[in-house]
Amino acid sequence: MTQRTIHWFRKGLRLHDNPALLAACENASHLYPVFFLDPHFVKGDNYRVGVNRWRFLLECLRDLDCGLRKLNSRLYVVKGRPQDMLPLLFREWCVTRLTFEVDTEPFARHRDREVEGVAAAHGVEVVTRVSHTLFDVEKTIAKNGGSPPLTYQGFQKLLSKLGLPARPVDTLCKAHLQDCETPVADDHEDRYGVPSLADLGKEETECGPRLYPGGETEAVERMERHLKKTNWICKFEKPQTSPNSLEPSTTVLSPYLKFGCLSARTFYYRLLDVYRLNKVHTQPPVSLHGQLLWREFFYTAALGTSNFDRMKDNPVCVQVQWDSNPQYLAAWKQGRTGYPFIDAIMTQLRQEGWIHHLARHSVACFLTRGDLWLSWEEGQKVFEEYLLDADWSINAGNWMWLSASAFFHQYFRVYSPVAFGKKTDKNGDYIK
DNA sequence: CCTAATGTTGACAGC
DNA sequence: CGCTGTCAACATTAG
Repeated sequence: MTQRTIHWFRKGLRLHDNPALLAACENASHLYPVFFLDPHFVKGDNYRVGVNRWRFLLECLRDLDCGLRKLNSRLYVVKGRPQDMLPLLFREWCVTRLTFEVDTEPFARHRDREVEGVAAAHGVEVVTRVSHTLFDVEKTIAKNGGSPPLTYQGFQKLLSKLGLPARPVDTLCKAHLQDCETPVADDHEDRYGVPSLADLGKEETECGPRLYPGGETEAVERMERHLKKTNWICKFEKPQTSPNSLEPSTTVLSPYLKFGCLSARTFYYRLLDVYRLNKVHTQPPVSLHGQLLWREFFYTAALGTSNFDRMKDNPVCVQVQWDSNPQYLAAWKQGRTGYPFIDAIMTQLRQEGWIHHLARHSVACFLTRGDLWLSWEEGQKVFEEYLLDADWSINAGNWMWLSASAFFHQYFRVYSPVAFGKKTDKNGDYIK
């Protein structure tokens, strides 16, 4: 028991199925769970995070802190870039090991390379584990000869060679920490407490209704609630769910999967249990397993494609002369297009932070190839700001899909901004 | 080199 | 209500 370990939470804001966190406890004399509030996200000029998203993240952190308290530990929330702050913590706590979950996004990869350099300079061992995705995305791409599949069928064929995802690991519990100290200072709350929205300079009053509280506790409860509906699980077909029902017609587990409050592997295996008991069930791409595979599909495509979040220098993206029209863009963003279905969706997005997948299709098609002929990159930024589940790879991938820039090319299949909504809401209740 | 088939979930008329 | 063909003809890939 000689290792003095920092476990760095980034995504993966959970105690269940968190292999890097378990690795942090192995042979550890001391464990310090840390989250950095990176000014890149707090103040970022070219990176907008809406207030609903901030609230969701802070709730995730509070829930994580709560879970750690039950294990006689606390979450250390540190303000500053990890590259700058880790050396101070390494010295203060005499750290010998740093653990964290693998993150495949370009921003994270660049940051983590710098952090590895910082750790090496301080003689700190770095231990990483894959648990955000079902598979090790780098290995998936390697298995396909170095480039990612660009069709879902191709992706499924590739996955069939990989077998099942790795099973989830044990939830962190007191047994993992029995010989490990989890120091908490008297002034912990002041120095390292989870901040409030006001602490971050955000206005609580700007938040919408709290329909989807953040955190692992809420994530697991939400999953369990849906898993009980075995018939619903087995018959689930995404295209048959409604984009404009008054209550969500799908699980709304996406915000929790994005932050890693819920492990994709845990959800995958819990679904598999239900499927095995019922024998007859829907299949990918439309099934719930299929939805997790879509997530994996876009994570894989994003890691294997340069400049995945823009048109320029993106090898999979069709080059289009999009218009530039700030008035149209503002009207779309603010729900003032004059098309009630489109405007209702954009209003729900800004107020509630979640809209149905097909509602995203509708407004994305409208903004790009369908009606306004504006760049999908503009839409991507708006979703990034407002969606609680805004997930870099999936957001970029779906915007290219809907604008017929990549993956999907039948640009003449256009969603009607009037007729499409009518199919599932004849009275216009959603709009009203 | 060419052709034909293929691609998660369009709208609409007509049967 | 559910199915089929048409609309017009994309990018990509298998053969």
